[in-house]
Formats: sequence, structure tokens, C-alpha cells
Amino acid sequence: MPDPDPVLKLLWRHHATSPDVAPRRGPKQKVSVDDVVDAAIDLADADGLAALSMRGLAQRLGLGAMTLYTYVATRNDLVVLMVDQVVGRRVLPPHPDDLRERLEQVARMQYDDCRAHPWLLDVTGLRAWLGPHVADRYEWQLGAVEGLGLDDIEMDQTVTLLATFGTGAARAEEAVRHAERETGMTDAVWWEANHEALTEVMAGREYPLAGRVGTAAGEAYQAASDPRRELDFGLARIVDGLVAHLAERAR
Amino acid sequence: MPDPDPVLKLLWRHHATSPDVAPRRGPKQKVSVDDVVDAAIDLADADGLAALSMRGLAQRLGLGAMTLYTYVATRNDLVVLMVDQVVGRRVLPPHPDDLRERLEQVARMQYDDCRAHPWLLDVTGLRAWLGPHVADRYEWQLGAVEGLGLDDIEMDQTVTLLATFGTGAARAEEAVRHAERETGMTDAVWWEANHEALTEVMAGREYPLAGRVGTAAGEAYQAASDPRRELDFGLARIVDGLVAHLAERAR
DNA sequence: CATATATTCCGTACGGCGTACGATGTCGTT
DNA sequence: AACGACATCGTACGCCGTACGGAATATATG
Repeated sequence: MPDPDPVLKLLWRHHATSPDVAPRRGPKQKVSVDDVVDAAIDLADADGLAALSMRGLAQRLGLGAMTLYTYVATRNDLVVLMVDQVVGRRVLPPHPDDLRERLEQVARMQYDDCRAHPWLLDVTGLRAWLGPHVADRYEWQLGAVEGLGLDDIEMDQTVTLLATFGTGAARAEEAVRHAERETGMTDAVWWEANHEALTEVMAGREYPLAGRVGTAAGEAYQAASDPRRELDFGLARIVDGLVAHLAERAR
Repeated sequence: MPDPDPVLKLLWRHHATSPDVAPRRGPKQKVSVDDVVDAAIDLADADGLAALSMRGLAQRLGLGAMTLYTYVATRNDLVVLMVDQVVGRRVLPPHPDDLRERLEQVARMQYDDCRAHPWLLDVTGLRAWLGPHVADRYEWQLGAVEGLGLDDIEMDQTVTLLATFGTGAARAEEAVRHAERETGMTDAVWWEANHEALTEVMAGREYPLAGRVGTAAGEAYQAASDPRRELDFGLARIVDGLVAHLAERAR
């Protein structure tokens, strides 16, 4: 059996069974792990996860680059800590009485968090996510679908569906923002600049539906898409489907 | 007004209005742009987008590293070409008569493509995606919801909802695969290795719902999650919601 | 108090990355 | 035959994460 993942100790550092009262040898640490993680979150919020470098973070903290590795074993571990810490910043509101509102709130919170910290969208596939705040969040999410007649597995699937959609909607929105930053122009300007070249290069190809729908969307949104309305539309459909499913389960 | 994006010419290179019959001066290119993009897709399929380097790709093609830049302006452009090329590989089947099947097919195709080429999940926020195959795909998707009584905007939103969900489900699946590769252990093994450390570090914290649901899921799946069933469950709910919405629109 | 030991801090260095630049050779055009 | 456009590609620059080892500093032990 493999050894347990050391990052778990760091994730749960504030809930230590042994509060580490025993003073440690050697020099005191100049800053705390929380300081490091908070500063990293600041940098990632400002410039994205890709722009967060160990050297840059160290400089921000007034430390040598390698000193960071006495706080965190690797950059990956740092990101894991960032996720849990940023998830913990949101206070979890009580679940509304109205069923639809309760379900929507799960998705919208995921959406809001990903909008506030877009780098969350770039974090994938790290297993040892099980920090205290991520666990709190999952517990809260399950609370929104408790007592509705679902079995345990369906509760998990329902929550996952809502959270996945909220994340996906945020990703669509951030894709637009990212493109704007990278090209330095808004959707409207990009289309103006590329319309001519596009029609020339697409000569002969016919896209009746895409052309019609794209034009309608462009006029309605002043952009190629409107992720905000996509969130509302999709969430309405999903909640409709979930409510219908709940009604059937309760029958 | 900014200049048009040069990558468009490359994306639509096979539909050139001027087929470039005029022979170009200088040495012939050793390979073709398609060769470069195909090889890049191979490498990304095998080891992920992060492991796709210009040097590695050049070596694979028997070229010097810098030679690639006579085919493609930047690595980013290469990725854009990869997306369109890989999207074009799938033949677009006719839409089934059954409405539910038609909607499901849109989401499942997105899911399948992302599973077959997980690096698609790492490509975000590139605007100049409008290659011929991406356009074909969008046209095809819209065809699945044409003539159902939706206005143009709702057609777009419906298609986006299905595609977003398919992508999100694939992302959940790939997150598991990614974690397995990174840690070198399956979900079950990871939990066995970390269960003891977790319970120790979580001492005092209570997660009644998460504990109950997690245990149920673990026993049912032999893993922390089962993205495949999540796809089926979520898709069923979404299609339910969409069908209800269509019925209302048609009323 | 003196010494040993654990821990922090951090400078240097290595192998990777994307790609800017310029030299060199090869072809079609004149 | 000479020119100019183009492909090829070696070198180099500034980034990145981080392995390693030495110096400084705190506590633990004699």
C-alpha cells in the first residue's frame, strides 16, 4: 500500500490533532503557509494561473525563490492549497425554502466562484483536493438536495450536474474574456476586422443555419455569444428536468 | 480597424479561392501543414497538450525545430489548427427521427470527441476557431434543433447547453484518468492509502451527508465517482428539461 | 555554557520551454 | 547567368520548475 499523500497534512493544517505546540528548531519562518497561499491567489487572480511562477511569488513575499519550497513541496501542491483556501472564502448561505432556488443556488455559487477566480477553471484532475473547505462545500451542496426523496447516489449525481453546469457556464464566459485580452479586441471588433477575410475564404461554402443563427445572436448580443443568458437558459432547463425527476421519485 | 487574423487563411487552406496554382519560389516544403498538424495531434493524443513541444514535434517530423515556424506562426496557431482538424475527422451522422435521441446525440458526440482527444479540454478561449470543420459541426448541431419551434437565439442556447454538458462530463472523466496517471494509483487504492491519514486529520469534523453519500458512491462505483453514469443521469435531466421547453414553445 | 541537531533561507545550476534572429542553401523568375 | 524569394535550421535569450548544497539560526542535549 502506498504512503499517504503528504499534502493532506498541509490542507488540514488548521485542524491538526496535535496543534504542534512543540516549538520547532531552527529559524522562525518569515511568513506563514496561509500568507504564501493568499499571495499566490492574488497573483493568479490578477494574471492567471499560467503567470503564477514560483520566482514571482517569492519576490512578492520578499523571499528567495527556493525558500518557497520550505512551505510547499511543489507548485502543484501550492495550487491544491489555493483551491481549498479560495473555496473557503465564501460563506455558505442557508438553503432557501423554494426548491428551484435551492438547486439554482448550487450552480450559481459554482459559477460565481469560477468567475471571481478564473484560474479555478485551469485546475483539473488533482485528486488530493479533499481539503476542509472543499469538504464543507460538498457537504453544503448535498444539504441542498437532502430530504427530497433521492437515494444517496442520485443526490451525488444531482449535485454534480448542477456544479458541472455552473463551471461550464463560467468557462464559456471566461473564454470570451480570455480572447479579448489575447487579441486586444472585443468580439464585435474582431468580427468587423475579420468579416471580409472570412467571407472571402469561405466562398462557396454554405452555412444556412449557422449564418442565420449567428447573425441573430450577433445582433441581440453585440457579440458572438452571451454566456450570461446561456447560464440562465441552461439552468432553467436543468432545474426543470431535476424537478420533474424529483416529482417522479416522490411519487 | 485591426488587420484580419492570418490564421484564418491557414484554417481554410483547403478551400482557397485562389488555389495557389502559382508555383512558389524557393525549395519545396519537406512536409505539408496537414502532416504537421496530424503529427501534433498524434503527440497530444499520446501525452497531452502540455507534453507537445515544438522541438519534439519537429523531431518527430525529421525537421529542425525552427523549421516548424515556416508552417505555423506560433504554437497557439498550431493548436487552433489541431482543433479544427480533429473535429473534422468525425463524420456527422444524420439526425435521428426521435427527438430525445437527436438532442442526446449532440451532447454525446461532444463527449466522445473530448474522450478521444482529451487535450481538447485544455484548449480554451481561442477566438479564431472558425475553421471549416468547426463551422460544419456547428451547422450540424443547429440542424438537430431546427424546425422545433425555437427562435434563433434559443436554438443557439439549446445547442450550447448540450455541448457544454458533454464537454463537462468528459472533463470529469478525464480528471479521474489524469489523477490516476499522476499518482500512479486508482481511486480505490488512493483511498485505501489515505483513509487512515484522512480520518486522523479530520478528527472532530463531522460530514454526515458527505460521509454517507461518499460511502454509498464508493461501494457502488469502486471509486469516488462514476462519470459515465453522471453523463447518463445529467443528460436525461437536461433532455427532459429541453423537451418540456419545446412542448411549451410549440403550444 | 558548549555542542549537536533540526530547520530555514537562498544562490547556483540543470534541463526544459517558445521563439527572435540571421546564415545558408535551393529553387523559379528574369 | 544573375537575382530574389523562400525553406531550413543552428544559436541564443529569457523564461520556467526545482535538485542540490552551504550558511545562518533556533532548540535540545551534554
